[in-house]
Amino acid sequence: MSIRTRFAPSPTGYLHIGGVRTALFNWLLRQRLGGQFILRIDDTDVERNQAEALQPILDGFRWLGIQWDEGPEVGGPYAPYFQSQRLATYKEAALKLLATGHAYPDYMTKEELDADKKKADAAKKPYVHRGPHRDTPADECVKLYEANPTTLRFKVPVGRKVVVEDLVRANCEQSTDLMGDPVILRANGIALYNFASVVDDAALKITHVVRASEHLANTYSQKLFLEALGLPIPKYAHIPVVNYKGEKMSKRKLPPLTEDERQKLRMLGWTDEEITTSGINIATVAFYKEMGYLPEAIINYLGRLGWSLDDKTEFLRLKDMISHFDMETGIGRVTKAPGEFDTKKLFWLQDEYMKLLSVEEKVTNCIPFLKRAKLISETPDEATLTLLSRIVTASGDRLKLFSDILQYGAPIFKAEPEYNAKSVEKRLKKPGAADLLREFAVVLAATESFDAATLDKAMHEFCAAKNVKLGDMVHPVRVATTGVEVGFGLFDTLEILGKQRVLERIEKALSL
RNA sequence: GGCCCUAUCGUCUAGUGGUCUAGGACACAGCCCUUUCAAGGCUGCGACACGGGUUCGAAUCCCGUUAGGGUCACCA
Repeated sequence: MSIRTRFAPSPTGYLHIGGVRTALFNWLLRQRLGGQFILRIDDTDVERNQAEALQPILDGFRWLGIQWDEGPEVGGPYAPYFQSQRLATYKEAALKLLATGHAYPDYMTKEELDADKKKADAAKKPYVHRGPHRDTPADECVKLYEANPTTLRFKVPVGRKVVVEDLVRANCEQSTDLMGDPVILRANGIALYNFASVVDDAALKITHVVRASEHLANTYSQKLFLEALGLPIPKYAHIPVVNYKGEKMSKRKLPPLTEDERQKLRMLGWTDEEITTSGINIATVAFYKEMGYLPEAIINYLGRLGWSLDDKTEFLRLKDMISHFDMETGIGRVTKAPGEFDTKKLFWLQDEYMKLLSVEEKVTNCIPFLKRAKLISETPDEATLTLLSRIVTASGDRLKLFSDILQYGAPIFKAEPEYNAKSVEKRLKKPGAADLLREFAVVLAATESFDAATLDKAMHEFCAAKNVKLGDMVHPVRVATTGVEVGFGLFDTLEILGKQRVLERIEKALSL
């Protein structure tokens, strides 16, 4: 069996995380069953589209490893894949419906429409639009339209039920008496999404339309279009929307970035203005890329949101998902209710995937972040890379996002530590702390081999001799050498810093 | 508001009439380990929305109620 699925984003300037999930299910089905996954750009609303708004979407998919068989930049046998370049096709289809009596010109003005709606509202009746020329014979409609082109509406047949067979939610039906005649062609001759979409699905020979359930209500009229056009009806699968705080996750109503996240973005070279105007947030793929998430973690999380393999599998790589994602165990097991987007669970998966990486892999992924933060040069030398490798090793499981390297690497890559005022107050200004630190510096200066094990032993002995708790030394030394209270193992830190820098920093800290 | 869809722990889910005193995971809480932060180990908390049927038996089937979501554009 060979299938053709598609994802049809609008060029909005960013790739939405919910859209990725929809695309993923389309893509998985195609990978499992064979065929093509098509990327089609729905840009019929010329006023809202900008040319550069597509690139982030393409970049996002590439980063996530979701490749398309046909579409922008790769082309394909049904090109072009931009709806703005296929306008003539839609108009032709609309005119065909006009000629066959399935559509009619509608000269009602917006004001008249609004008035009718208001009247229906007042009467507490549903507004179902039926234009004056609904029953005008087809040939007259054509003449009217040719003489005076205007909006074209589809003539919804009355007294019928439209049944949509859905792969996720079985049969869904709607009475045509509740469906107003939808506009299929604007007065300017450009088709509306709802109409263009089915014309294209047919033209691109799409066999399975997998999309978010917000499109279910559109499907009834779309099925009517296809019937009137004499085109085949694809299989539909309406997957539940992704919710956030109980509502469809959209660019609005999302939490602001945390101060920690903003700080990371600043270190990566973002200005506050860019952070605000870019609209980067947890609904955008760009956010996860900037924070240094692993594509695998995002894919795994999204795949398990609204779908499960069995009663215990949480961990699924792309290849595992593909092997299980057929009609029955794949799309057939997708849940029907909306799913809440859980950033905590995504983060947990991220951690799990991070643990699987070797030090070398982590280093490779951390380098771009350090370069952008100017903590290392564009062409780091061998010594820098070795140092980075030691930092990554010492950081271990603490490195959950690649951007975390900024936090762990800064105290070491920067010439001077940035002393946190609170930490200095708490750990260095404590009575007796300075004296102990001064004495311990002497011990350090005398230490022959400056490695973690030796330093560990030295500090333990020092504490025993002075009759103080280990913590009474660890904290001041950490703050003195790194400026902050949080970091990976202290003795690893000292070893990586080296004797000279450690002593210099302690001296500097004592002068604060 | 009309229409459509949906309804198992806070969240993601398993469950398709008896194997369910409902399983797993995240989150959360406590304890242990520990130089901070992580990680790890152990323990705990916690759900079949409600009401009627059908049935020997219902989380599972039917009906109603309630709640949530989606949609009602010359947006996509």
